[in-house]
Amino acid sequence: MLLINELSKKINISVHTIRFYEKLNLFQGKKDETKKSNNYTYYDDEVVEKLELISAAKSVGFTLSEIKELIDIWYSKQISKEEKIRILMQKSEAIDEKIKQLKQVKKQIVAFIKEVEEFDC
Amino acid sequence: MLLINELSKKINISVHTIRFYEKLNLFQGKKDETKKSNNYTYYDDEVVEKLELISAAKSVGFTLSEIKELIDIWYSKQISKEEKIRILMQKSEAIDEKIKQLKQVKKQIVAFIKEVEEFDC
DNA sequence: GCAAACATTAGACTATACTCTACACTTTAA
DNA sequence: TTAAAGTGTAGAGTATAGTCTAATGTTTGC
Repeated sequence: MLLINELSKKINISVHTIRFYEKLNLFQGKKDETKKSNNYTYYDDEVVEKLELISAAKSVGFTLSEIKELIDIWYSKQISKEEKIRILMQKSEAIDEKIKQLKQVKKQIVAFIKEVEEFDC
Repeated sequence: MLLINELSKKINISVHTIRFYEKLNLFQGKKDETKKSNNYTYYDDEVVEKLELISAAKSVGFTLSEIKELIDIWYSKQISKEEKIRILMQKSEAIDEKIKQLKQVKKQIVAFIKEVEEFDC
């Protein structure tokens, strides 16, 4: 169980940003009920996992609300099996589309590198 | 050569957004010098190509300023061969990193779909 | 036992990327 | 010939995702 500062260092996301995400209910830290002198929040491995998913998904263009939808399904017990699979399939297709687009952009860049190397001398 | 409304329909980006991108110098339309009654702007195939690159790159998490950097190199005659290659290589590596992260996220989702299918019944 | 480092809350501020409104002028189709 | 649709400029407004400050309280190490 980590305090926010330790969590921040571990995953390389600022304390401010972690708090911002927590307010959006992307995850929830836990209070230590046995301690009464403070109300510091502790974060477990599930939070670390979620934040790593958030980082990865964000860097490839998913919005926080799309990520929230995914996380909510991931951990929800209220949603039917069929609904879960439906939304997960959608996300999976969105990823395939993104990979396709990335490969397209990369192809263009690689072709352009070759062009620059061969001519322009 | 297309007017802005035709361009908008062709590439499925709003007229407002096209104007916004044009102001950021992501591309430039051309005025018809022979016409004096109006100063409508016309857009050629190069603009269409650039807008398609912008769409693809944006959907995979590149910012407009990163995309601008790429386009500027693509079409600039002021930048040295070495500098062009250096920046293009950087972009190419950024894309590889994004593909890696997408595959990671997808792997997690696929594993989770299997899990939902097998249990939770 | 006290300074430095850390935690909490609330709210203000910023950057990016649109998105919309207003107003004046032009083109087009009935 | 006139109404609808399109074009131009300028500037205001909005959504998303942070980022920072201030004020107050807590913990830790010398």
